Amino acid sequence: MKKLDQATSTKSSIEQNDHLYQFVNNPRAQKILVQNLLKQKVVCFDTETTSLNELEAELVGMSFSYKKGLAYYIPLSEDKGEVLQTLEIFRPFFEKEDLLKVAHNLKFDYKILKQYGIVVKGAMFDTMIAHYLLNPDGRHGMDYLSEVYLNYKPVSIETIIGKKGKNQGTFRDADLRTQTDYAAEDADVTFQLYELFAPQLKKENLEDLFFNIEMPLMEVLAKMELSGISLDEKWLAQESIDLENDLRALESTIFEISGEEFNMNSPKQLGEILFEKMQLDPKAKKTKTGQYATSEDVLQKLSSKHEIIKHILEYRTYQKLKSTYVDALPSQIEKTDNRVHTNFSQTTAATGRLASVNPNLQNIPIRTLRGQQIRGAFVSAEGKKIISADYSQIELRLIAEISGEDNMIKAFQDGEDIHASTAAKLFKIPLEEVSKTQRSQAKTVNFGIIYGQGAFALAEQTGLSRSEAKQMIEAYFDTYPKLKEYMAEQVRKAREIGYVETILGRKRHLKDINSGNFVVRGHAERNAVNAPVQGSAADVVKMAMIKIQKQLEKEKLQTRMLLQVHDELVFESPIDEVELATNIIKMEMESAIETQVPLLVEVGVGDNWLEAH
DNA sequence: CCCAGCACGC
DNA sequence: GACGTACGTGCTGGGT
Repeated sequence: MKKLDQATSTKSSIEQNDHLYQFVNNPRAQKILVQNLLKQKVVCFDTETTSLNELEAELVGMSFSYKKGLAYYIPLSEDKGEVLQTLEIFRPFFEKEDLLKVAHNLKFDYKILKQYGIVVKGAMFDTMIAHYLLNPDGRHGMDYLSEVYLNYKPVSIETIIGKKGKNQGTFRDADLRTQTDYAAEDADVTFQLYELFAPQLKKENLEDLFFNIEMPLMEVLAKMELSGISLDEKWLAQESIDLENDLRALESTIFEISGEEFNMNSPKQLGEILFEKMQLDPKAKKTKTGQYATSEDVLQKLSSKHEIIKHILEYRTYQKLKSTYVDALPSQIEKTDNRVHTNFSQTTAATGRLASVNPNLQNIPIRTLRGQQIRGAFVSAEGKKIISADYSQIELRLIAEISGEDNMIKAFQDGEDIHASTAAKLFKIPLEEVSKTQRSQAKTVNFGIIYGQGAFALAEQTGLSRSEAKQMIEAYFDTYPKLKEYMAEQVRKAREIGYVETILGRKRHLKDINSGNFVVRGHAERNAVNAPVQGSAADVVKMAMIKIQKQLEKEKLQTRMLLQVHDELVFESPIDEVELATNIIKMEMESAIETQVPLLVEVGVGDNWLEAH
C-alpha cells in the first residue's frame, strides 16, 4: 500500500529537490551566518527539541532559511552552558526589530527560546496562523500545507525518531546529517509557505488582523502558558476520595434497584438495563449506531417514571467530575513550578475563538454546586489574589451593535436587564410585571437567536408547544426587526461572496451555503449568522488581552494574565497591586473597541477562582 | 488505535 | 418521516 502511494505520488521529496542544507557548528562560522541573517528582511527559523512539552523540552538545534532551497542548521550541545553561549551569538537576530522572523507554530519556538533567556522581539510571522486566517476551517500542519501548497512531501518526524509510543526516541538521537536535513527542510518549507501566504493575506485584507491582533496575541498567550496556575492539591486528593465513596454508594443503590450488577460507565449496558430489563420507555430513542440513547436530556424526561434515574444522573455527574477534573488535573502539574500549564490553540476554532488543551482549562465546572468546588481548587500563590473579569452578555451586545437593532441597543444603553427587557417587549407588559418564567423564556430565545435556533428546539427547551414556540419567535422578530434583517443579510452575503466576516474582518468561508441538501445548507446558514457574532466577541477579547498585557508591562506590574475563557480573563496579582490591576483590566476590556452599545465588565477578586468569579 | 456516546464550558 | 442551536476538549467503553 505504501509502495503504491509512493509509486503513484507526483509529489517531490528531499531526494528529488534541489537544495543546499548545511550545518554550521563552529562559533566563527555561526557569527558569519548571523551577520548574513541580519542583512535580510525576512528570515525563517525553526527549533528542534527533545519534547513537544515546552517546559520539559531541551533545545537540540536551530535552523534558518531566507531563500528557497537554502537552509542552515545549528546543532546545539547537550551541555546547557554551551547552548547558552551559542544562543548569545544568535541573540541579535532574534531581537532585531525590523527583521521579519518567520516560523511555523511560532508560539512553540518563542516559549522554548524564552526559557533559554531569549525573548523574540519585533516583526513576526507565523505561517500556521496565516493559513488559519486564510482558511479557518482547514488543517494547518506544516507537512499537510507543504503537500497541498508546495506539492512537496517533507520528511516525516516519525522516520527519524520512530512511531509514537514508549519506544519513540528524541531528535537528539539522530545523527548530524539526519538532523540537518530534517531541520533545514522545515525552515526551507516554512519559508516557501511564507512567500505564498504573505501576499494572500494582503490580498484578502487580513494583514491588519494578522499583524495587529494574532501575532501580538501569540506573545501574550506564550506568556500566559508559561505562567501556569496553582492548584490546591490537598483538597483535590480529599475530594477524589469523597467522590469515590459517593460513587460506590450510588452504584450499590443502582444495582440494588435494577437487581443486577453492570458497568455504570457503559452507556450500552445502562441502556439495556433501563429499556430492555426495566422497560422504562417502550418508545426509547436509539442512537445512530442502534444503541439506546441515555444522554442527560433523555434520562431527564424519564426521571418521573422511576427513582433510579436521579441516582444515575448523579452518578454520571460525579464520575465526570472525578475522571476529568479531580483526578486528571493534579496529574498534569509540572514538577518545575508545581503549576498546571494549559496550551491555548490559536488555530483550532473556525470562528476565531481560542481552544485550551492539555489540560483544557476552558471547561472547568461552574453550574453545579459540587462542580463549583473544583473552581475553588484553582488558587493564587502566597501573597497574591486571583482576579476574574468577564464581559456581561458580550455576544448579545455585539449582535445588537452589528445589526443596529435600536430597541436592543437602547435597552443596553439604559442598563436594563436584557432578558427581562426582552420579555417585557415580547409579552407587551411593563418591565416590573415580567415573571421569572417569562424572563427565562426570553433568555432562551435571546440565546437561541445567536445560534439560529428553530421552533422545535425552542419548544424542547422551554416546554412550550411547537406552535407557541413559533409564535414566540415571530414576536421576537417583531420586537427586534433589524435583528431579523441582519440575519437574512448574513445569509445573503454568504451566498453571494462565499464568506461572512467579523468586526475586525476575520472571515469564515461557507462552501455549503448553496448546497441542495437542506440539512447541510441549514448548517451553513446558521454558521453565517453565528460566526460573525461569536467571532466578533473573540476579536474584542483578543484586543483586550493585548492592551492589558501591554499596560501591565508598561507599568512594570507583577500581575500575570493566566487564563482566557472566551468572555472571561483570569489573573494572578500581588495583593498590593490588585486595585491598580483591577482598574487597568476593567478599563481596557470595556474600551477594547468603540461601540454605541456599552461593553460591561464585571470584576471579582478572591483567594481562588471560585471566590473571584 | 480509533470511534461513539456522553458531559463539561462559553 | 426526518431534521431539529454555535464553538470547543476529554473521559470511558468497545471493537479493531
